[in-house]
Parts: sequence; structure tokens; C-alpha cells
Amino acid sequence: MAGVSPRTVSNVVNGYARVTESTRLKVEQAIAQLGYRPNVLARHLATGRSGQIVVVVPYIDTPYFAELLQAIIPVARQAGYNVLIDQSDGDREHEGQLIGPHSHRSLFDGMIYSPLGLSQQDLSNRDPALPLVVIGERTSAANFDHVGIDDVAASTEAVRHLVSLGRRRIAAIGDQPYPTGEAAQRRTAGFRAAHAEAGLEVDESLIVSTPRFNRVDGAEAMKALLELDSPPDSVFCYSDLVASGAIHTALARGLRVPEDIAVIGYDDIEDGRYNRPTISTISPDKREIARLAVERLVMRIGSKEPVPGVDLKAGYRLVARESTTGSY
Amino acid sequence: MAGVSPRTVSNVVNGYARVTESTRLKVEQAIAQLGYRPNVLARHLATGRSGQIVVVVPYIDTPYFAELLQAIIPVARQAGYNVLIDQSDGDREHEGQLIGPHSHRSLFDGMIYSPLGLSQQDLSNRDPALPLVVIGERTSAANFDHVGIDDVAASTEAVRHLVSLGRRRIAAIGDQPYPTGEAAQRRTAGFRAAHAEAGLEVDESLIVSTPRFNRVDGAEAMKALLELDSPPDSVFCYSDLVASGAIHTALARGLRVPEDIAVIGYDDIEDGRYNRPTISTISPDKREIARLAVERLVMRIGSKEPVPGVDLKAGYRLVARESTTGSY
DNA sequence: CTGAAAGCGCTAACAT
DNA sequence: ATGTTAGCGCTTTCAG
Repeated sequence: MAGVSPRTVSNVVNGYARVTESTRLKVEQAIAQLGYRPNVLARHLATGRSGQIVVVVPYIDTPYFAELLQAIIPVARQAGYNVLIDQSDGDREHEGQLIGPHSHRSLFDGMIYSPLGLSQQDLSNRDPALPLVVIGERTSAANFDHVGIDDVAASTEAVRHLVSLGRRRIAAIGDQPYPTGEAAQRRTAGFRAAHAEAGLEVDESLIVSTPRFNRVDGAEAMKALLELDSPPDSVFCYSDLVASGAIHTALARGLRVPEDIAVIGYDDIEDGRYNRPTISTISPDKREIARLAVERLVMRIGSKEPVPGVDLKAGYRLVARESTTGSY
Repeated sequence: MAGVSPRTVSNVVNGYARVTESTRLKVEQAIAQLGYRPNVLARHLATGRSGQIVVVVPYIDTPYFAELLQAIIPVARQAGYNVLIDQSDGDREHEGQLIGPHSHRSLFDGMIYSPLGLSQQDLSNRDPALPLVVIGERTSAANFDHVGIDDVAASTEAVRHLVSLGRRRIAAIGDQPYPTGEAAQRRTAGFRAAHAEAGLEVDESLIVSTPRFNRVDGAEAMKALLELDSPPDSVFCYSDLVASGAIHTALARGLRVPEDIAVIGYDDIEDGRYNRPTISTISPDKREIARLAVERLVMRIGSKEPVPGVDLKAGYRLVARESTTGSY
């Protein structure tokens, strides 16, 4: 209809080569008139790419991951990719299967992965043909990238905030002193750094470990802390969910938050803004994380040569809300 | 390698026509030896199907939907379909766009849809070429199916349970007396039915509406109920999240659950099993819902002629936990 | 800058 | 029951 060859149409549609303004116009008009839509399936076959990326998170319904997912989807769509969502359940075997050799086979072109059960070791042994970007936990390695915020610095800032409010007996809920708990350990490192900075001693009995980062864990950890002979005057929780549980316990015990005990969380999930009191938190820039991860993954997918793994840091900020400052 | 034609290989791979045992063996051996894997992309192009279905839920991170999603994914995968997840945010416009004409265009073969903002009207006006199964809200229509549980019966049973425990002033939290609140209204209908059955009057002031079915809504509704001159002795909440919020408020007011006020929810989300007290609830058979929805959708996708819309009912059961019985 | 034509790897009507 | 073969609709090498 435009009087040109498929080649030219393809060029116009994909914005490839330089096409004369006049022919481009002709083609675009024909496209509009015909209501033509490229057949995605055919394109996939021709290019050998599925146009899909999969993002694997431990749990879909954990607010932090759900929000991250919601940030990733539009960015990926923008870049021409569809997003497949997979839940690993923090199951080591399942996670291993996902990144194992040929797990994909034309189902997806790359993976954004938030590991829980897998060690750095596992991650490095994976199918090197699978473009991979890891989010949150772990650090990068030779053949994949990592996107996250500076956990140590962010945690230091969170604790520094408590110190600045005059708190001195500061507890930490969420440490995970084992190989797969790297992210938690970085937060503990920040916790210690802030103490050092302020010339405070760390009372080791105030650092409590939890298997996961959810409400129940927070509630029980807080209970333990409140039963100490000398309970803390403030708590740094490694997730907002933990903070929510911890606050719940404190209130149930008749304590006032933040007057009797200040609580700060991590993640800035929406729930925290509606909690009573609203929860102070470290707010990672989820959009930036999403953007960096997708950009990097798309680059990897497009690259012919192997790409060296890099560590990308997104921004974050401290958001002071009622659970520490008490004011509105 | 097996000395047969592509046609035969295709037959074996897809289990199509009758293939001689001997040739099938030869082919299977060759497949194993070569490590052959069918190219999904090519198959898609040849069949004109993408092998993907999309499931649209209002909010990914609402536990009920997240659990439903987790039930659907394996079933769909089993049936050879990949699952795309989309969140509508309960946004009417967005939802309309999703089911509008040509919204899909080879991106997916069918849709499982849990509407929130769309009316029955919108749903019927959609692109009739898109195979559709609706979950939860609404009822079926000429050109799509509906899968759900019998909300009226289930709600009746929930309230009957309260009655059987000797409760007489029973409240309901979650009514939505407007066009898009059909599911809520069915629960209210069950609430009334149980009253009629027991010869109890319905006190209209005990039926409180909420915009959504979440914790905050439940907490605030409960607050209103407790401020009545003659507060209820039990509450039927239209979701477990609502129940969780309601219980929270009750406990914060120093009431005992269930002694002072019994609470029953709906959905049987995992959180309810860990709540303190654990939450009694109506437990829809999510696996059956998933199975029915996928089966029906696959059938629709495969069918050449238009399929009449049907209403499929999945099972459910009453699960009595601490929030009503108090026992463990 | 544009055209011609060869696939991408599979399925399925048609033939035997 | 199995072989032949023509596409599916696009991308892309090679010419011009």
C-alpha cells in the first residue's frame, strides 16, 4: 500500500536505519490506515528473542517485593519487555532450578532475581548464557550485576537518627548471622558503625536475629526485648513489616511509641504510611532500582560479548514519621 | 536421526495422532540423545497462539489475590500456559483498557480477571474475541464465565456459626451498597439469611460499609461499632484483612476476643493462621477455583465456536479458629 | 536508502 | 500411520 518493500516497513516500524522523511510518512500513513500491528510472535521467532524477562522474588505478597514488582513492570514494558513473575518461596532448590542451565529455553531473555536461599556460590555456578541482574541481597560477581542501595550507609543513617533523638539503648531486630543473610549483616554493620560514630557501646543482647523479615518475627523479637532487665529505648528494624510487628507488641504492652520506645523500619512500604503510628523508615528509591535493573539487563541481553558484573547503587532517604518523632 | 519426517516428530512431541510404538521409541531416543527441545517461539508463530494467559487482579500484594495467583500459576503451567500478572489498581479506566478490543494482539491467548472497578455492563461490552473467565466478583454473562464460591451460602454459614455460639447481636463489616459491590452484597444477603433462619432481627446499624476490604477499613469500622450504645457481641467481616483490623481495634480497647466479641473473617489467608488470636474464616477452595478457571479458559481458547458463559462454583468450608471458639 | 529473498523452527492440510 | 510441503509474519544479509 505504501509502495515499498517489507524491508523499508521494518525499518520504519523499528526506527532502524535512516529512512527518507517522505517514505517514512507514506509508510506511517499506510500503517495508520490499515490499523497494522506487528505480530509479536513472528518477530520473536525471527529475532530469536521472546521479549520477556522474568523477575523472581521470594514472596509475591510481601509488600516490599510487590511494590518493587510494580516499579519494574512499567519500566520493562517501556523497554519493550513483558514481565513474567515467579515466586521462589525462598526455596533453595527451586531457586537453583530457575537459574540452572537451559531453564529458560526461549521462554525469557533475561532474569531479575532477588535471591533468598541461594548462596553466592550457587549464583556463580549458574547458566552463564542467562543474562542476570540480582537485586537486594548479595553482591555482584563476574557474570552478573547487582542493584541495591548502600545498606551499610542507610542503616548507619537510620541509627544515627535514633541517636539524634537522644536514644541511647538502641536495639536491632533482624540480624541473620549465616551465609544467606548478607543483607541483614550489612544492616547490622551499619548499626555498629552508628554506635561507633556516636561513641556508644553496642550491647550485644540488644541485637536479635529473626528467620525472616515479617510481622510475626518483629512481634516476637520485641517481646523478647521488652522482657530484658534493661529494655531498649528504641529499635532499628530491618524491615517495615518487622517494625509493624514490633510496634504492635509494644502498644499491646501499654508502651507509647515513640515516647517510651522509638521504632524505625526499612523499605518504606505503603502500609507503613497508614500504620498507627506511621512508621519512620529508610526509603530505597524503588523506581531507580527498577530502572537500573531493567536498563542493565536489557543491555546484557543485547550485548554479544560477555559483560563484566558491576554493582549499581540506587538512592535512598531517611523518612522520619511518627514512630520516631511523634509529630505529624 | 530417527529416520522419520518432521510430521511424525511433531506427532510424537505433541502426543497427537496415533504413532506406532516402535517409531515413537525411535523418535524419543533421538530426542533424548540430541537433547532436543522444541522452540516455543516457533511453535507460537505456527499455531498463532502465544501460550500465555494474563491474570488481572486489583492488587498483587493483597494476600488473597497473591494466594490465588500462586494457585493459578502451577495449574496454568501444567496446561502449557505461562502466566502474565497484571495489576489493575481497581482503576476503572485501566481495567477497561485491558479488556478493550485488540488490547492483547498476540500477547496473550486469554484472560482470568478479578474485576473491581468495572460494572457488569463494561464487562459485556468487551472485545468478544478475548477468551475470558471472571473470578470472584460479578456473575457470568453471555460471553464469559464466572468462577467463585457460593457467597450467599458461605456467608450464611459464617453467621450461623456465630449464632450457634450463642451470639445474638451480630455485626457485619464490609457491605458495599453500590453497583460494583456485588460480592459484598451477596455476603450481606447471607448475613440476613442467617438471621432469618435463626429468627433474629437484623439491626441495620450493625451493618457497616467499607470502601475496601483491608485492615484499616476493618479497624475503623470496629471503632464505630464499639462506640454504639449497644455494641455487638460478634462480627462477620467480609475479608480476613478486615477481621484482622477489627480484632486489632477490639484488643486495643481492652476487649477480649472471642470472649467479649467474636470475629469471623472470609478468605482464609495465611496471615489469619498466624494472627493472635487465629482468625476463624470461610475458606474458599483456592485450588479448585484456580483449576476451574484455568480449565475453562483453556477450553475457551481451544474452541472454535463461541462458548456460552457459565457459572462455576468451587467448594468452601468454615474453619473455626480462636477468634470465635477461643480454643486452640 | 531501499529491494529481493532467505530463513527463524514449527504445525497442519493434503497426500499416500 | 507417516511423508511432503506450504506457510505463520517478521527480520536481516546481500545487492543495488
